Amino acid sequence: MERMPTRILKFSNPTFDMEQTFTSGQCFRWNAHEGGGRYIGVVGGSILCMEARGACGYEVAVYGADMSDAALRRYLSLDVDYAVRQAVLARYDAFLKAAVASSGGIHLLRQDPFETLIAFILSGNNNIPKIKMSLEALCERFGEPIGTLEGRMYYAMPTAERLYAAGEDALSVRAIGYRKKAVYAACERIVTGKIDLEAPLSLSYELAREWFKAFYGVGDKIANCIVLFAYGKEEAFPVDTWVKKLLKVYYGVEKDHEAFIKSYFLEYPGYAQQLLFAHMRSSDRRGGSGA
DNA sequence: TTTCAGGTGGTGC
DNA sequence: GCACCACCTGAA
Repeated sequence: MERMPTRILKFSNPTFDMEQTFTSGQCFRWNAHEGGGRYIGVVGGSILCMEARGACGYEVAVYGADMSDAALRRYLSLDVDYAVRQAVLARYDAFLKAAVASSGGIHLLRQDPFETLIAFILSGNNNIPKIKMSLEALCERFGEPIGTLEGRMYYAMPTAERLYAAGEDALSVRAIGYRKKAVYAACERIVTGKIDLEAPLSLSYELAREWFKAFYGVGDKIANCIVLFAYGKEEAFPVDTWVKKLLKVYYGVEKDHEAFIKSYFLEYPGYAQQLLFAHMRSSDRRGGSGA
């Protein structure tokens, strides 16, 4: 049975690239279909099916729960001026200039806080296919079914209450391993401690980052990812093994990463990090020198 | 078979 | 403070 979409949304945006954005590592519930010409993802209670239309236009079919045009624009940061960010960062140095050219189609998403918290707890000492595996398994087992699309059932992200009620042992989904403990601890803390995940919205970047580090299994790197990808705190510049590598190769920085970042990336640090990260990974795949 | 992967928390100094 | 190191597990 082929279902009718709840709504069709269209937008045109010269700085948004679907593939670059959904493969940038900030989200884990979008997947390529038909050789990358189409992406299907779950956002909240909706299944979104996105396809390019013309030069810089996209059409989004919404299934399941409705999604307003405003909600989609917020999720994709369509009203953020990335052209200005690109122009500013391209003037910094040759690496950022190249990164803007190769990966400038990335938009920072504004994702659900709880889903982002759990996804990045799963990301520790892990790789993207396995993160997606575990997250998807949690959704299939504990999330609300949204509907079937092209023969596949899609599930919403379960709530903290649901995961907490299931108990830690029940969270033993595929590839989760020892991260189960931290996932459960986060749910327990949120439910029993009545932790409000909206609270960091009104905190500064530094305070929001520390707020998340109070969760077991959330250190500096994961806290930075959460505040950047779910709260739009653009001062965040997550440092992982890839970023350490690029700071060394591009900038000759091997220690005191945080101090260098704070003194050098004065404008749009979060976006700069995403561009450099994507650029290094794409040069790496091409077997290039990285520059 | 071994090594590694978007790290973190615990331990020892 | 700071340098190690164990930790689940799937893929190469």
